[in-house]
Amino acid sequence: MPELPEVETIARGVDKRIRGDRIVQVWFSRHPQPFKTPRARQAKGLSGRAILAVHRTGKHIVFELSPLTSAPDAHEREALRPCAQWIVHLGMTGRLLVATPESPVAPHTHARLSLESGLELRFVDPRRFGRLEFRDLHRQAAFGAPGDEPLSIGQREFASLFRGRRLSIKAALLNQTLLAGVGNIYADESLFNAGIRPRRRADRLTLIELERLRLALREILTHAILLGGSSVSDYVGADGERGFFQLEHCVYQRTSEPCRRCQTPIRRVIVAGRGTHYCPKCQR
DNA sequence: CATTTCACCTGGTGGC
DNA sequence: TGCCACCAGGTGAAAT
Repeated sequence: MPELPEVETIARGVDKRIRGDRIVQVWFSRHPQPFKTPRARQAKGLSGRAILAVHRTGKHIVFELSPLTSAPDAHEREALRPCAQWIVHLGMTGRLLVATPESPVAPHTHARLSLESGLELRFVDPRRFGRLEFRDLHRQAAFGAPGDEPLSIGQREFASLFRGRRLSIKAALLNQTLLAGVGNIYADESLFNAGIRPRRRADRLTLIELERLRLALREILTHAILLGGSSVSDYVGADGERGFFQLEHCVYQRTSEPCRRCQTPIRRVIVAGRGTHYCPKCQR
């Protein structure tokens, strides 16, 4: 399941390969679910625009797009101000691939963007939990994740996110309107790292515990980005390469295996409706 | 309003 | 070997 490090890895890979390229033709599947913006308006909006940059916000990949009539030269495109955005959320099983047009089209391909360079950007998503959205910045506000970025939030703001919240700390970490980008893997891993049980009420954590959690989150996410994310189930980057952070998981999907710190078997419970892994000895 | 539950999906798994 | 019930989980809507 792509979370912040996986989405960051993919956004960087896509940016590197197609920044400055131009969308010349768009094909979409007939399934309605992935299209947050109606298919026809989305296809019309994308066609003819240059891709100025690709970056991540929370778990979303944002394509900054040029105006429809723009400089023909790739150098001049860099200087253009974005006039539209294409926003991709990968859901559970979504993938963005940069391919050549003749390479076989995977099952469950929902979008194919033909580029001026001859390359093709594809969105593949078997479960169809992913979403594609188009924004015309003359008519709509630029995309902004509602929650704060866990990599840049400071000590005070982090602590204030959880004040007066009676839900579990795990549920709070998964809430994208508080923090943007944390999913099941990194919630479990950061709580282990900070020595906090997932079921603890968010508003009962001490300031010291909250700060341990913020630093654990920052460290784990940064390290995971460095390793190209966690390849569990079928996640791969834009070039089809796997990440390596799954090898460093301490609790996630390690049920009954010995804790890396104290050898106690890792426990699995359901918290906030999600499979949740923790060490009963290291986490209080 | 805050919080919890559920539906949406398909591929992989495990039981028989 | 083959079939099938079951489960994973990000998100948003519905329920509490």
